[in-house]
Amino acid sequence: MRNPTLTRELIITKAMPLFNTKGYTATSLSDITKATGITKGAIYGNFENKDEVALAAYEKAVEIVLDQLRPRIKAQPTAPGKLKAIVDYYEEYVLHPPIPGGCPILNTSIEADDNHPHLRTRVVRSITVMKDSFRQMLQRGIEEGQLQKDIRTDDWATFFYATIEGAIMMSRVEGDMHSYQHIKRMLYQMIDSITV
Amino acid sequence: MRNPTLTRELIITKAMPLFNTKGYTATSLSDITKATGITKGAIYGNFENKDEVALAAYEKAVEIVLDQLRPRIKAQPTAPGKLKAIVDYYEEYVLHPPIPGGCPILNTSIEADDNHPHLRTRVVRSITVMKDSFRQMLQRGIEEGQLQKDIRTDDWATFFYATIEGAIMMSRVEGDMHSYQHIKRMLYQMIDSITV
DNA sequence: TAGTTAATATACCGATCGGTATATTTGCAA
DNA sequence: TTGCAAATATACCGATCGGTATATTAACTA
Repeated sequence: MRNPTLTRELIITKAMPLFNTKGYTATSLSDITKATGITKGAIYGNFENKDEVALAAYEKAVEIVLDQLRPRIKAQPTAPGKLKAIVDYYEEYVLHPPIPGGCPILNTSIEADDNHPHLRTRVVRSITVMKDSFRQMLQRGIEEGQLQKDIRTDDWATFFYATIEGAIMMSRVEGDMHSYQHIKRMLYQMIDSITV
Repeated sequence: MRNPTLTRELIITKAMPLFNTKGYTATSLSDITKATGITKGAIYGNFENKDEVALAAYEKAVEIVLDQLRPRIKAQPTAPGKLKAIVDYYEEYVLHPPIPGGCPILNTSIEADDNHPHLRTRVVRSITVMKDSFRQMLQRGIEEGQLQKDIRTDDWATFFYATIEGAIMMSRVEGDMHSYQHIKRMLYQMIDSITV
């Protein structure tokens, strides 16, 4: 290969699903060499250490999710439609996630919160990005007369995201979609209840 | 010591916070021997393997949480009061959890879903217990005329628990209570909205 | 109090961990 | 075509992993 950019890309791409399914600690360098067909020398030629690989893989994973989510949001003209599109996206997401292992933000959050400050910082940033984008979506919905004026957009955005992540956790561990369906019905109803 | 029951208890008690903060894979037997002051011989004399210790620690952790939660629910006479008591309990819980590391159900769920079938089974059971108890609580609230008749108790219970777990995840990784406060406000409002 | 047995401690196993030092190979420039 | 530098492979490091076999110790019985 002899193309450091491609090599880097390969390592990130192959390591990403490993970190997302097994977690940071449980994913070993030999897991990565097996998955990539590349040796430890190449990994340490392109990354400082395992931590750097994990960080890059995390960023890539979040980017992939956002790249899938954004067009679906844009496709909906109104705020209520956008919110429902998000609920729908994560519905398929649970059993058919773009990255094996489920939501990287959720997974990394749990493993990083007490033990991996670098990863933790990235996760917090991702969550902020998600909440902010939801909040803006709600705000615009109000300004455009699609949503009721009296809703607290920051409360709503935070709540909305927390509920979806909780739903993902629950349905993934249960291995079926029943819980997600219950929660989806609740969220749809709530969205309708603030729709003008 | 020479009391196998106490030894077992000691191992579980000391291993529990380790598993809950570091996770199953990242917690080593030497972590446990250090924490207990007990040797590997004693651990393997009382448990089949590391997995058995983790399972016992998980069960203990969930039991501790339930033992704290139950009296607070009972202390409230009505369903809306009980629901708010749960929200309040998990509020203190986030930064001052009875077991270091946060919610064992949430933590174990994320680590176990793809990789540890035994733990996964226990987690699913715990979640079922939680949802069922919430559902019964809502049902009784309806029967006693405290809650509106038309709510879907299974939707509500599932949703309620998912939101709280999502809120815990978020606030713990962020390291402050802002997100939880937002979500608490939303949940209170929702509880009020179904209260007769 | 001696002997027995169960509980715990110690010592060791091969495998694997993250990381590094060095050897080899590849692609490019001259 | 040769020589050089960058990229990758190989070989090795000490530490630690989960687990086991054996030695020691403590408690109880006779």
